[in-house]
Amino acid sequence: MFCLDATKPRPPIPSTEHHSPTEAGRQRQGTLWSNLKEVCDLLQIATAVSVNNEEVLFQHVQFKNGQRVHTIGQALDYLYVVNSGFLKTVLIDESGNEQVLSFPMKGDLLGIDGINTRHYASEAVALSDCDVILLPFRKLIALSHIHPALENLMYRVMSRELVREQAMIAILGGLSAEARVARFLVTLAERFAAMGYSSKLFNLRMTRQEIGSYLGLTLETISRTLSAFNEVGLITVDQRTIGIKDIESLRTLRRLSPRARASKGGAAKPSTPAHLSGSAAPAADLMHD
Amino acid sequence: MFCLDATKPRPPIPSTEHHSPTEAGRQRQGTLWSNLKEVCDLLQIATAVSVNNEEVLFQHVQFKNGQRVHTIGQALDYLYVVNSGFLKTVLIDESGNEQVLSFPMKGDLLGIDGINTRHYASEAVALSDCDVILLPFRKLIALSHIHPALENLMYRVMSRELVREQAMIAILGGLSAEARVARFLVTLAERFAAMGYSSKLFNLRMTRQEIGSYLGLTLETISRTLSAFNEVGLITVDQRTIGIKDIESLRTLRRLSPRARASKGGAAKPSTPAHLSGSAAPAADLMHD
DNA sequence: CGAACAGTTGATATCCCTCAATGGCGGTGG
DNA sequence: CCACCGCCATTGAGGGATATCAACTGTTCG
Repeated sequence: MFCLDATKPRPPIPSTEHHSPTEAGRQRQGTLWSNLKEVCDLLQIATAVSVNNEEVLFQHVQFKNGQRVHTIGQALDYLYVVNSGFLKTVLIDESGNEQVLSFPMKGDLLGIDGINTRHYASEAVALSDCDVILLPFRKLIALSHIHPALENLMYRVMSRELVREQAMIAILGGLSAEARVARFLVTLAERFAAMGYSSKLFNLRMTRQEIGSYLGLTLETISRTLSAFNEVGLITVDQRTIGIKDIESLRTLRRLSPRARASKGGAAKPSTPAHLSGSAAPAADLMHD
Repeated sequence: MFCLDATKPRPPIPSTEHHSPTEAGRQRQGTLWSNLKEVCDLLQIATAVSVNNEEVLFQHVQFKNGQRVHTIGQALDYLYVVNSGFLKTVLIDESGNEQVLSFPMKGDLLGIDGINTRHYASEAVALSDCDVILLPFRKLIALSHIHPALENLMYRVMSRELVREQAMIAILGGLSAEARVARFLVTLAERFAAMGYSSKLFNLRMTRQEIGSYLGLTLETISRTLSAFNEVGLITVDQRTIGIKDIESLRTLRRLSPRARASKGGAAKPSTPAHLSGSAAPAADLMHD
C-alpha cells in the first residue's frame, strides 16, 4: 500500500517477530497500536536500556495524501512518529507563501517545534498515504519519569533535529544550487538506505516546487539541475523516478564545470567524470577558495 | 542579593565595557556562582513553578574575546548559559570554511546540539569578554528529576531553539539580501530590548564577514545594504554603531525599490518612505507574487 | 476528452558575487 | 609622537549564477 515502487520486492527491514515487515504495531479493535519499545526502535536511536512495557500502547492513525497531521497554531496534544509514508513540514509566511522545512519519513518525530509555546509552529502535510503513531505529549512526559531511557531518547531526538537544521542552514548559506541539489539527493538516498529501501533507485514524493522551496531555489532551477546531472551521468531522471549513478561525486560536488553545464548535444559524457569539481579535486571554479 | 535587574540604569550602548551591570551571581572563593532560580530566570522562560534551591550552585566562568567556549567534537560535559557578553557559534565545513549559525547573548543556552552524540556539533567563540554559567549536563538531568519545572524548561528551551532555526531556514530560503539584513537588524534590536539595552542604538559585535556568513551573503553585500538603508533613512551606520530609525519599515521590508538602490547623490531621502516595498504595500518589485 | 497540474526547456533580466582599489581605525614599536 | 602594519569597512566595475517570464509537452484524473 505504500508506494516505494521503484525498488524490487525486498522486505525493507530485517523483519522482527510479531508485526508486518514494514510497519510496527498490532491490530486491536480494528486499529493499529504500538508499544513503547516499538516506538523507540522506530526513532532509530540506540537506547542503552531497552524499554519493555506492554501495558502502554500508542494508537496509529492513517492520513491520506494531502491531509494535514497538524497545522500552525493548533494546540500541542501529541507528538507524532512516522511509521510509514512521506510528508512535508512547512511554514507559512505573512503573505501566504509556503516554506518547506523538512520531508519527514519513517522514524521521524513530528511536533517538537510546538513544545515551547504548546502550539505547533509548523504544518505537517502527508505527501503520500501515511501511517503515524500518536504520542500524547503529557503521557509521554509522565512515561519518561518511569523510563529514564525514554527521557534520554527525547533529549537526543530533539538534539538530533537541531543538528539537522544546523546542517540545513549551512547548506542554504554556503552552497551553490548544484551542490544543494546534489546533497539533497545524497541525503535522500541515505535515508532510503537506512529504511531498507534501495538507495540507487527511488521515487521523489514531492514536486520540483517543493524541492525548490526546501533548497531555497526555484522549480526551474531544480529541473535544470537534475537534467544537467542526468546529462553528465551522475543520475538518471524520469519525472519523479531518480536513479543514482555516482553517489560519491554527488557527495563531494561543489559545482559543475561550465563545459558540463553548457553542453547540449555537444561533446557530452566522456567516461571520466572530469566534468565535476569537488572538494577532492581542486579546480579553478571551486566555490570557496 | 542577586542583581538580575534588566530594567535599571541602562548603558546606552553595551559597547566596550566587559561586563554589563546586569549580571546574576554571588561571589564565593573569588568566583561567581548562581543558584537554580537565577539560571531559570536567565533563560527567560516563564517557569510555572518557581524553582527554589539554594543548595545547588552553578559556577561562572569568564571568557575573553576570541576564546572558545567549546569546540566541535569535544565531549559534552556542560551546557552553558550566557550571563553577559556576545558570542558566535560556527560550523566548520570539510574545506575549513566557517559557517556562522547564531550569535548567542545573555540568556541563550549553548551546547544542546551536542546532546545527541555527546559531542558538541558546533563551536562557540566569544566575540567580547563573556561571563558564562556552567551547567554540568548530568547534574542538570538529575536535578530535572527533582524539579519538574526544570525538566519542562529544558524541553521548552530546546524547542525554542528549534523554532529559531526554522525561522532562519525560512529567511535563507526565501528572502532577498536586503530583507535578510533588515530582519537581522530587527531581531538584534528586539534582543537588545529584551536585555534592557537600547533597541535604537547599539554596537554590532561581529564583523561584516560574520554577518555575511550568518545570512548567506558576502561581506560586501552586507556593507552595501547597510549603506543603502542609511541612504534611505532606515538606519544610521557608523562602522559597528547602528542606529535604528524606522523599525517598522525594516520589519516589513522585502526589497528596496530600484530607484532607492540606484540613488547616489541624486534625489535622495524624500520624507515619505515610498522607497520601500513591504508586505503591506504591494508594489511592482515584490519578491513573491 | 479536457482541464488542471507537473515538468522541461529557452530567452532574458537581475541580483549578488568576485575582484580590486582605497581609506579608517587600532595596535605596536622605533 | 608618528610611522607602519594588519584588519575592517566602503565603494566601484564587471560578470556569472540564478530568477523570471514564457511556451510547450506530458501526466493525471474527473
